[in-house]
Amino acid sequence: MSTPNTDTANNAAAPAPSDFIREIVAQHVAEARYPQIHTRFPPEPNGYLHIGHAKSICLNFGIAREFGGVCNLRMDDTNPTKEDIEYVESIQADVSWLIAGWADKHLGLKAASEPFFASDYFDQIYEFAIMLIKKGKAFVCDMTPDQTDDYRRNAKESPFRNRSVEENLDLFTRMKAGEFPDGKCVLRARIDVAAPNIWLRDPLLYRIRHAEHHHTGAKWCIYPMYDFAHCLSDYLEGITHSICTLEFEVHRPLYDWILASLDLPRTLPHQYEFARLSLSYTIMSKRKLMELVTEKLVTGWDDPRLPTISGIRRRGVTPEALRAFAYHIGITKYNGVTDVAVLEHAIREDLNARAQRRLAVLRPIKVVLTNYPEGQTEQLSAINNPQDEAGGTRQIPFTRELWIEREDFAEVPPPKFFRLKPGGEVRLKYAYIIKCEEVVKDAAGNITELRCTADLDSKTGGATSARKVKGTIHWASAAHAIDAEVRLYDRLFTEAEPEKDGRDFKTVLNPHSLEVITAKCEPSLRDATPDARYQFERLAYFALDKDSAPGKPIFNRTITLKDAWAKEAQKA
RNA sequence: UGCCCGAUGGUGUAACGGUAGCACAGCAGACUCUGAAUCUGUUUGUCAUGGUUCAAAUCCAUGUCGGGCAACCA
Repeated sequence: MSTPNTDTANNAAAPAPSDFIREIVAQHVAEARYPQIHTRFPPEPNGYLHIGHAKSICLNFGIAREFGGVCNLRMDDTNPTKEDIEYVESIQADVSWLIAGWADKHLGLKAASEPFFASDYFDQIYEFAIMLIKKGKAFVCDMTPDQTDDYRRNAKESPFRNRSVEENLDLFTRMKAGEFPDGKCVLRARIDVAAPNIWLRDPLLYRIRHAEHHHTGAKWCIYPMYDFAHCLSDYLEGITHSICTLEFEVHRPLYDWILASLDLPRTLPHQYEFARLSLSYTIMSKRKLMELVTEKLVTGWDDPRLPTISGIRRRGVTPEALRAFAYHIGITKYNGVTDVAVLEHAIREDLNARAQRRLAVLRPIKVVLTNYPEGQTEQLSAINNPQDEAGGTRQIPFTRELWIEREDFAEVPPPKFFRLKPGGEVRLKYAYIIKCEEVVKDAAGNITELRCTADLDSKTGGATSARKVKGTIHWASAAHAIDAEVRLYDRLFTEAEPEKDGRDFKTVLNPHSLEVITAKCEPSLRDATPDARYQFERLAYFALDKDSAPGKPIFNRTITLKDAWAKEAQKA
């Protein structure tokens, strides 16, 4: 079984998530309001998806999955100047990675592996605009952006508001034909310039943009605004529940007005809003993430320190862990900051169940067992995963000269130090109990080697193997260990709220967010695979990085193990 | 300033007029050939003031605080 039973997001027996939106949907299902529940996930392809999008994906696809519905993946691509095909492709990859084996049966696509595009509806949206004009509900306005702004602020009618239908039709047609330069005029809804809600004060529907579009090419020089395109795209796709974040709450009356004004024959979609995700020690704005990427403060959109889905994936987090996280944080209308510890817990819980245990020494110090025969190699049996009885065992070579972790030895041990110290004993995992007899130093006083003796009967399974020693440490045979590059990642920011009180997030970047070292690993790690997850015992979880080459493994530290000793040591 | 939304332990969330619960974090202990995992115990909470009611976290009013919107972005 590769699916751990701790995966609440994946476990059919686990209680289904419940929140105010799902309650509404359940109510609609109970009263059979719609033939089928239909949601959508509509990212704009102007950047990479991040963990906040993951929350939305889990919500929208989760609802489709739980209520036997469909969730469309739709590119909300109405602004050609900011969007790019690179983002379309990354979004597709991230979504399919996150929902694979979970909700992929509920993914609505235009065609095989083809997502929906709002830009595919430009013809229809244009026709809807014509309809609005004919109903006297839209007009072409020639005011400048500044004027428009001023008039809307002061609830004044545009001087062009009462143009005739014929004139509006003519002007709008010529806008489409490319007769006007960018900014010359716009199409506006004719609603109520004095409405308390700004979005009802004759909002813009179309603007002129002589720009190549990544999906429609040079076909258009006018593009619909979000508010006009989004509700109509939802309608055209038969969406029933259009779920978005809180900042669109004030747009809802406009969403409803447009659909109602068109006298559309089919059932109309409705918009529901929830709070976007904020995570401590993290920034979530696409614009700011892009800043980190373009200024090379990180290595790319998939830098494992970033909260992007691709970064999280590269770091070694599984989709199950991300879904479990989304399940645990819930859905509300309250704008809070989720403790990143909740994410970390979800990751550890998932990895604990699935990771292969391995012995690797990150910061080595040499140990020589003076009473162990030179040239002898023993193969010792080690358990692959104590959480999984079917995980089996492997062999690890043991010899007279070993590497142990520098942190596992203290010449002057602090209180409650259970590890190796002069004259003290410690167990080498799966091997012998050893005793430190001598500390060898170089001229500068640095420790270069520990000379120890082994209790040769204390091997796991041996005569004195039941002897109790307080500490057990990991190790690697010096003659057999393989070198591996290990990338130790830490939080990107030193402050829980990087932008608190308007501070520039780049002033609180963690200078130690990445440390690259060479580790001494047990030889089986030579055969590490990209899909596997590893726990270097007593240290952390790791996954193979895509930069690895045959014979040159590179491991990313996904997350450390909890470390009670680090806390204890800090108290001193 | 106008309009909209929100407020439950440190953090996130549940309780749908009837015993304030869960998770994470914290603390203490047990166990341990991973100071992990697991197990046990435990600290901490309904923004304020009125009102309705036998009974209010829940309904109403006012206030306070927080967030959002006021782009030819989404």
